[in-house]
Amino acid sequence: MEHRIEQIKKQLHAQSYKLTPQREATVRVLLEREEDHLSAEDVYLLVKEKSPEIGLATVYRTLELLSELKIVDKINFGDGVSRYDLRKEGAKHFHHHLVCIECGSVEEIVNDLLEDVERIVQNDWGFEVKDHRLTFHGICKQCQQSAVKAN
Amino acid sequence: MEHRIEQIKKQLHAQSYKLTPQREATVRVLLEREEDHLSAEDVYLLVKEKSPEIGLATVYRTLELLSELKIVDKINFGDGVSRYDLRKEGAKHFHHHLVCIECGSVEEIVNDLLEDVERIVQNDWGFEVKDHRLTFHGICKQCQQSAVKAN
DNA sequence: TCTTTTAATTATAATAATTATAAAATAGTA
DNA sequence: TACTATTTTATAATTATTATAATTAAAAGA
Ligand SMILES: [Zn+2]
Ligand SMILES: [Zn+2]
Ligand SMILES: [Zn+2]
Ligand SMILES: [Zn+2]
Repeated sequence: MEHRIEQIKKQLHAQSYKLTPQREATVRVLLEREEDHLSAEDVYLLVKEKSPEIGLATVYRTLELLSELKIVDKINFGDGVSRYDLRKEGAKHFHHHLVCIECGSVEEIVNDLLEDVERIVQNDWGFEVKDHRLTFHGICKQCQQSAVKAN
Repeated sequence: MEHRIEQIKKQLHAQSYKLTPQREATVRVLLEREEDHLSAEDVYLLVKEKSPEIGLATVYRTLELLSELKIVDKINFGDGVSRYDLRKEGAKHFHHHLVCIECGSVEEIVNDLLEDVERIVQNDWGFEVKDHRLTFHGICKQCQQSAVKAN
């Protein structure tokens, strides 16, 4: 944890941004809930528990800044809110998501499954890929099992 | 065009929905601008040109309905608005997108590049894939060429 | 250390996108 | 035709996000 905070501090300083207490509190929440996919509001409420004086706009600005620095990825699962997802330590690409249309759960795939596809896009379409967003919608393992039992 | 309207009419009737004049006008706009990625507001303004009496909420409701019936796919490129994309005739999966981070252009890939990946997700993660969203962010061909010239 | 400059935050207001509500209109059906 | 359910309209409300001006905090210079 402290190690990753330090790392992020360096990334900020490299662009001459400061790691203010508010920013640090925000980053800590993201680290503590790394598996989750929090909205700005979610993050705000969690940060507020420890640092009640923080403002919502600051959380928005911090998340925006972290997005620009590629420390977090902004993603939208189609429910009208942007969610902020910490990039895995050392990962050079954004991970993929499995969204269950039954229970709403979100699972992550950290393996890069798109290497071949990106090569094709590069070669056949002449498009220089810098980043990607891949989300599968379907039925998660648990819901499949529940469906079997119900029959 | 008329052929596809008829087809959509049937799809609506199959679920006992009506193809009202407002809905038809909305579908026509989507058909006329099939290559584009229109927001609800965009669609509203275009429909209004021909049917000035239509309301914005009706457009929203129609697009929502068409989404449920999988006639259009709702997508978000991260700019805060939902965009509505007519599914290609006969396509059983949603096509992919190339979004240029320089000029903002959006190119479409109708080939299914995810067959292998979906098989892996199915087998290794036990997730039953029903739909997907795949967007690449990068530099389009035109912007690459402009960059070369500029040097 | 004191002062100046710049960056960041707060509190608040504004904007933009989307959804909800009630009344009126429309369409299908007995 | 009369009845019933669906859909639309006009409008208001809600929700997410961004902008503004005043204040605070941090860094840089004297
Ligand atoms: Zn994730
Ligand atoms: Zn599930
Ligand atoms: Zn471009
Ligand atoms: Zn498209």
